[in-house]
Amino acid sequence: MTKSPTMDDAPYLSGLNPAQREAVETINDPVLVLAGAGTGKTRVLTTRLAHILQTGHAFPGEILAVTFTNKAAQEMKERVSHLMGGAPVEGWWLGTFHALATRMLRRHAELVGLGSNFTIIDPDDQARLLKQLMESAGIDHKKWAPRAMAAMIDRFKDRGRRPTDLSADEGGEAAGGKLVALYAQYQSRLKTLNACDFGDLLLHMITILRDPQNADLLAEYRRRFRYILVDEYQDTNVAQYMWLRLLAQGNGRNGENNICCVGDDDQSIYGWRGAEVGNILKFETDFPGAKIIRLEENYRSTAHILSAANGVIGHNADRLGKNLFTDGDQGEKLIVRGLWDGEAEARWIGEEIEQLQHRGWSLDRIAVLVRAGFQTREFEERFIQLGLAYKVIGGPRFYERMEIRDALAYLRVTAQPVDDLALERIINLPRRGIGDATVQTLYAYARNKGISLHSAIHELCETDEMRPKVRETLLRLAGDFARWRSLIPTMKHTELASMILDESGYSAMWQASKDADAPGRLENLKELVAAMDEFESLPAFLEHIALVMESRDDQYQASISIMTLHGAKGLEFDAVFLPGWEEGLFPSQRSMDENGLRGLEEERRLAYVGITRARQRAFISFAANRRMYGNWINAVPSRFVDELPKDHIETQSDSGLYGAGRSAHWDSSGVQAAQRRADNHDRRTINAHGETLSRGDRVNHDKFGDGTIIHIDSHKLDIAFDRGGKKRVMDSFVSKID
DNA sequence: TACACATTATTTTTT
DNA sequence: ATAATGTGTA
Repeated sequence: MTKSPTMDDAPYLSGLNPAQREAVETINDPVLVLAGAGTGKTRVLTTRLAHILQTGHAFPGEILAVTFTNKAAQEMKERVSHLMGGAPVEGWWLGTFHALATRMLRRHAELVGLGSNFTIIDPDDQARLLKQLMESAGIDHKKWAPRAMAAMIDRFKDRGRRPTDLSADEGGEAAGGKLVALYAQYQSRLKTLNACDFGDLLLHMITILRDPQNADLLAEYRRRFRYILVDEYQDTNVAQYMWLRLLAQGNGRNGENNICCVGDDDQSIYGWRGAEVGNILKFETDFPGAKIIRLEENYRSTAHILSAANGVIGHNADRLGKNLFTDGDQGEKLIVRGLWDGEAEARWIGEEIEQLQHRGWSLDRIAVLVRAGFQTREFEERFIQLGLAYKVIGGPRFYERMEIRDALAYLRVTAQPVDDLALERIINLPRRGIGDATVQTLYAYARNKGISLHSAIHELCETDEMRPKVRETLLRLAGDFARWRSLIPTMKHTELASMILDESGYSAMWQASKDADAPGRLENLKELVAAMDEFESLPAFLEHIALVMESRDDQYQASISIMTLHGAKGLEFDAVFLPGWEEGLFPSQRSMDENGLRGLEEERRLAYVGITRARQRAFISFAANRRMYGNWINAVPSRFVDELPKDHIETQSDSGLYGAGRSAHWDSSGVQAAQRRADNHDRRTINAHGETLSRGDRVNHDKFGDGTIIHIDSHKLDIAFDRGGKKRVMDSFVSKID
């Protein structure tokens, strides 16, 4: 029999290795793909989708594809379209757990007592709401930080547990032993506000789909989604698992469970957020007859990098175990270097990057991956000095800026009058004479009657409860919002937004401000309005920003990426710098304190993720001294440094800083030598006018007048000015007095 | 009510 | 060290 021009020859299948091919072609029944770092996971995922569509097993509308981040969803969309010949694939449900759950929940919100136009509140609102509730319940919010309470409630939600599923003592000591009660109040308050937090999006959907009364609904979804695909399965939490499980029971045409989960237990790094590695470890039990396919051939990294990564992760006990291998080159050994302090570390990394650059490497190929966000600062400062272009990924985001959040609050109240949290934010912004006292009165009334702030304003303004002036202001504000709201159907939403910002006086507030960053904020407000243009309506825009907290990054320039290890998951670079490998920082003390061995193993997986991001070069460094909370601490090299297999690393040390591990201790004379060098380094600087400046020199500054240099820190000078005290200035702004 | 000053925690990681 | 909070005074 001659082969028909079928799938065997389909171009998209060529070039897959046997394991990959099996993962693509096994489309019915549960499949777990254990995909090690760099083994072509995304390729398998997208090819599998294309395969299901091309072979006519399903229409796009019958596919549910879940990703962990919005970026991954976007990438999958593009790549599948590409495989399908370039035409965009329409009609499938592709997105993050939260985005997909939101989409479902909007259809059935009334089943959990919400309106389909519910608001999605962010962690900031969440904490403020909890703080209010704690105040009225007499819980000390200084002892029990609202944010910490929010985190505990989130953990309940991650496990699919509602207040009614908990016994009162399950909150432990938290919130004075009242955590579960607080959780219950919080949920009821959210319902009044017609709002959900992130966790609710899934939790409510589980509640709905589990309810026997909605059995037909569940059956409909099962019929609808014939194929379910899940990326980053190792990072799913119990609630997400339950949602998937509900949808995947007998969803196939012949009643089979068609779910394909892709993940890597060695890259599970979100345990602190409720992710359950257990989900991936017990997949076989949960989905009987599941096929497990391992992808172990790595196409990304050199053999040295791979061996180093394997060596580190090999110290973890709790893993399914994989054996990554490569056909590729040995490449160069990893560089491991100890330095005097964080600044020296940043200096060294800057030099290495410049060298790579001289060898023709584009900065795009290079990343600095840190453990925690605050570590980025040192590198930013250094890169600015060197004139190296960089971008901090995942740093403070556009939609988190104060002025943007204020503006959004106006838009939210306009779209949704019962959005108390938004209203509270701007009720006296710009200042209109409604102070804390008034807000408290309103809240007390609202809570007592179980109504929204918005309704409370209307009711209280009927009475003489408030002073005439306040009453007038409140009524005018409420009137403004009513008017803006009435314009939603007819006016273009971008125009409406500008109008609201103008008429509310919010723009004027910044125009009048003498604050140095006021012009920047006005710029951002304009950008916000411009960004709205891409959306159909005000609600569509508000939903987008609730779920996608990032703004599109325009302005492409080759630049170094600086980001956290978590942010780097799923990415790869030719050269990767991994600074700050010190005990307490990485592995993080907190992680070990709170979760013991489990925490440590998660940290180690983070190290594994970091190393495996590198294609060609990896540079690991640690400092002997680091500034923490404003004072200096002596740092010990991370245990992970010791765990790097010696054959695959090249240990470099500043003279005097011996060894790459605790086994080879810092020798004290060397430390002193380094101290002397550091002192020398910081003893003088040459400013832009070519003057050599030393400690003790008398200098003049245009703005601050005359003073004496008391400390030199690279090009930054600490100067005691004769008038105005101690200031830190750049050396180019002073001149020497002879 | 608003601002100046003092005190305090904060540094994981994010949909 | 810094930012965000809370306290006291105008």
